[in-house]
Amino acid sequence: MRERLHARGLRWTPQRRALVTVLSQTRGHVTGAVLVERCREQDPSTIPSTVYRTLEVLEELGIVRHGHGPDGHQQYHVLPDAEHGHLHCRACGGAWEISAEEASSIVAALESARGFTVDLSHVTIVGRCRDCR
Amino acid sequence: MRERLHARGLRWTPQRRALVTVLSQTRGHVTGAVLVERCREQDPSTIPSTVYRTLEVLEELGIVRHGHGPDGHQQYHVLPDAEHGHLHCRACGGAWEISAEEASSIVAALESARGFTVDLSHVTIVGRCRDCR
DNA sequence: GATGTTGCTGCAATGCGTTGCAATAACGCC
DNA sequence: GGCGTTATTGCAACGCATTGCAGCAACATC
Repeated sequence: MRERLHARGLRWTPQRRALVTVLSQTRGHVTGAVLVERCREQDPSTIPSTVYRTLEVLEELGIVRHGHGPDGHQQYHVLPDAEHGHLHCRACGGAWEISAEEASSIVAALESARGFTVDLSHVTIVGRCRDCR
Repeated sequence: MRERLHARGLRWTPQRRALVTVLSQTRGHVTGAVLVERCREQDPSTIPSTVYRTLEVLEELGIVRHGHGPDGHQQYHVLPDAEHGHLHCRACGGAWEISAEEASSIVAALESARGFTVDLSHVTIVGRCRDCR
């Protein structure tokens, strides 16, 4: 991590170390607020803006990805995961992942029709699941 | 409008009338914040929470739909529009609509594979457009 | 180890949106 | 028109996230 930051002229600070530690103990999806809280557990003096700014930096480095949940709030997931989209039931609140394979039809369609490259990990599809219909 | 509300035991208030008026003068997409501001132009005493709560009611009635922009903020659009999804370029900020037809492949795939009904108007796909790649 | 550069942090303020609660006012009914 | 019921409003407080800015501290260099 330190090297990757330095390679870009960025710095390795205690606050960044704390967040990276938290992230390394994290699986799956987390909201920004949860990450802030977990950092606070480690160091109560943690400032939210610092966490969010660090997350931005880490996203540029490709360490994390963020999307938006059905409520529009930030959701981060840590790489390397297989890239995937998100499916969310409006009624029961259930959530599932959409594999790259499963999304390939629309990804390919947008690619060829519009030259548009989809950022799958930023996709959240909302609707109703089988049980809730 | 009044009748549709009454049919559900709901009430037709000046605040709701104001928002409906604003909506009737609106085309395409608007953020929640913009709607609040437009209501304020009509009536400076407008309260945000009232506007958002009214939007919820109108959404239940099927008058508006809301989704989230690439920044996670609310985006409303007024019916009857053809239902459509949204495409957003992360680099240039450009936005396009995805027709139901264009999205049919994934909608149908999720429908048959999982019994999941997609709410297309709530879909925002982020990525990079042809010009920004 | 001291020093200069400049990337980062802390903080305060702002913006969008939601929620709880007491007071208000639509509405149906007489 | 008056009255009771209860859906709505206004308000205040909160939660999540972002931004501007002055001071701090990582880092490279000597």
